[in-house]
Amino acid sequence: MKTTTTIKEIARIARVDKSTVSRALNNSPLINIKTKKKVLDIASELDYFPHSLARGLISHKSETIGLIFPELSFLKNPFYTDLLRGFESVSTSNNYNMLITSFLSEKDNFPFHLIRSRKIDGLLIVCSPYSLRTFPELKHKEFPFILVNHEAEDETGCSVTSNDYQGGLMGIDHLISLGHTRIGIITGNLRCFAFSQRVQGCKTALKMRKIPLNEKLIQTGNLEEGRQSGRECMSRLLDLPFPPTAIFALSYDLAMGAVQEIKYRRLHIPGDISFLGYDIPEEDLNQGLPLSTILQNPFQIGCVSCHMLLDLCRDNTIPDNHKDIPVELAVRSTSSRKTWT
Amino acid sequence: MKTTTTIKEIARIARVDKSTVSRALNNSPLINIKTKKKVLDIASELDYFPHSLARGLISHKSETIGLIFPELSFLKNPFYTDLLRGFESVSTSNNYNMLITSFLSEKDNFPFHLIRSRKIDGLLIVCSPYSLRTFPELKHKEFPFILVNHEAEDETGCSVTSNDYQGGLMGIDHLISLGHTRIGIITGNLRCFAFSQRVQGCKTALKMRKIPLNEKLIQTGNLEEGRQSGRECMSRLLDLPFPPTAIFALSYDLAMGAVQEIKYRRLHIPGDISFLGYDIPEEDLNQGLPLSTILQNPFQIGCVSCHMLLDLCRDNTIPDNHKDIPVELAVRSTSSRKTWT
DNA sequence: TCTGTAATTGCAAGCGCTTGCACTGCTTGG
DNA sequence: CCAAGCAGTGCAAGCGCTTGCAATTACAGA
Repeated sequence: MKTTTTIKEIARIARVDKSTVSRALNNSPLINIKTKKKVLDIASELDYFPHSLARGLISHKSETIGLIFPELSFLKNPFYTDLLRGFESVSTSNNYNMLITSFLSEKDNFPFHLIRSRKIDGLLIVCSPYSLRTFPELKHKEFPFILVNHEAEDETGCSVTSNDYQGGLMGIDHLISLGHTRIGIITGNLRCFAFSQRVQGCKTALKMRKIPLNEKLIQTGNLEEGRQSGRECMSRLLDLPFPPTAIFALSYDLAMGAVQEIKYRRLHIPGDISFLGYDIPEEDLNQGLPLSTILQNPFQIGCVSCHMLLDLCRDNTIPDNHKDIPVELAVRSTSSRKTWT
Repeated sequence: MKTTTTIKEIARIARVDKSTVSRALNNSPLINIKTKKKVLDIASELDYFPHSLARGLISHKSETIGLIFPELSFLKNPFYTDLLRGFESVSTSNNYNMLITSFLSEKDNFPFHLIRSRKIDGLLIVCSPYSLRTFPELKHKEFPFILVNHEAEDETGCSVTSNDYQGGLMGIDHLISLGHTRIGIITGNLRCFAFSQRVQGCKTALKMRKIPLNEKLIQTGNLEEGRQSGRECMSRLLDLPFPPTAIFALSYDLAMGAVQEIKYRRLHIPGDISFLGYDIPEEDLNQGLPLSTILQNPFQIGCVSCHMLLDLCRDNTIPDNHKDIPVELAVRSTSSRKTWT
């Protein structure tokens, strides 16, 4: 790399002081318009570019935010990629850069070194597997961070999640509006805040339509076991004396497993049973059977989170804010009006 | 954030000069072991952490590398996620951080600002859609960068790719060893270096086994059109007067399309036709039909690339080096010995 | 013409750290 | 007993930039 041009060099050539150059470069009002032009001309002539480290040393800003994922392989999941795209969209339009890490790459489980070495101005914590109570440091130092899609509900601080409650509500409502009253619900562990919210929403929807709640129709699977668990839940539902006429599976993997089991039993969707999933991407053709689904909006979650963070970074007010991003219902080909009993 | 402790503060308490503190912190030999211990004790007492910007300003290093992807949604593809994991693995174990961007987020199509503002010490350019000839700046400044999985072959500079030639060779060799001699090859555009290399490898394998080359058995699809293009290629192959007994599809999407067409025609894999794919992940069950495949090793590509880059960053020697990462053959259930004619 | 004020500019300190050089003792060999 | 040598330390400059303050200039009104 050639010797880079500095403001000192520009100052020498323009026959002014460094400080004047600095003011010209930073749109300071304390400068004559003509001097400014002269300086800027020389700067662009010399192909000047400011040194972010030197600036940051003074401004106490690195213009960089940190992202932390549970592990980077999460990004295989389109949900997280879209989240990331949301971060990118907002951060780049604000001239911020993104440092990416995962809890896996941190020996001490948290990227304190990034914070303390002043490499980042704020942190987007995606779906942290740890309760932040574990890290009192985060609170004591008033460091800006946002919990994105955080699992626990016990936190203070800013957070952004999908409106899971609404998701449950809309899903059940849709199935009821198709005439279903015996609706099987397949959920993940209710200690996970998202699932408990979704189920909450489901229950509210049932209550509003005056459909009595049958706890046997709610099966709890285990996300760790993936699709297999979904299959088992589905199996239990189908073995009920009065099996449901519609299924609402509250996660991608659970839905996939459930569909497998339904096919395995040679039942037809939506002929024999209506099906509504959660987070089933459009591209996922599922063997020519596009599943109706509740869709989150990860891109928007990302945008909103990043916006909040940058606001925090700028004026450091921590309003203990939470935002819910609305979900939507995508009716595809697996939910249909109930025509039988 | 509380007022951070600096070496000045430590110096005051230890009753030594800042420079002595600095030497203690940096394992300088120019310091008495007892003084060093005293200083370090105080430092850890005060929970000192060095300011990376201040250090970087002097050392001209940010201890950060940049990653640039064509667009971040590439990460949905497990190949790129694994690549990223490779980057992460090596960079974190070397105490480097990763700035992530995409060509999409760069107005000028290249993150020169990251380079010029000194935010990064080196750059991993993933699968750049642009020929680097477009960016003479990259050459003039001697900035460390590595082309990872680059598409064009016309470049100087360091690069790391899969051994595509070997991939083609191994694939065909495998199918021949199963007794096949009429092997259909479905490739992407040959102007893409990777595909041309794979096909090169295929041809060499045929030649080595003295099987005459039939150009009609090589169908070129269009990656932009995804699976549909694979289907069409497959269709053309099956319509041949003497259709192939085995298929080698050189990309994931092409393979998926080809399989669709085969199923559509009610042909059986591997009963009627053997099938070998490229880059088909393990998890991809493909409706209970685990496809045999050539597998690249993106994690390793990532590791090697990052290693090369860090080497460059450290001693700035640019050896115009290229590395090929070996592929492997995963025999699953779709390639079988030819038992018919 | 003189003073007050506002508009520009330069000076210098300093952000937190590293490092070449000079200086202090103290240990040696002669 | 003295000078040379050396380990250990402090001094000060400086990385590239910003910014409070003082200094300068220009120009108004009186």
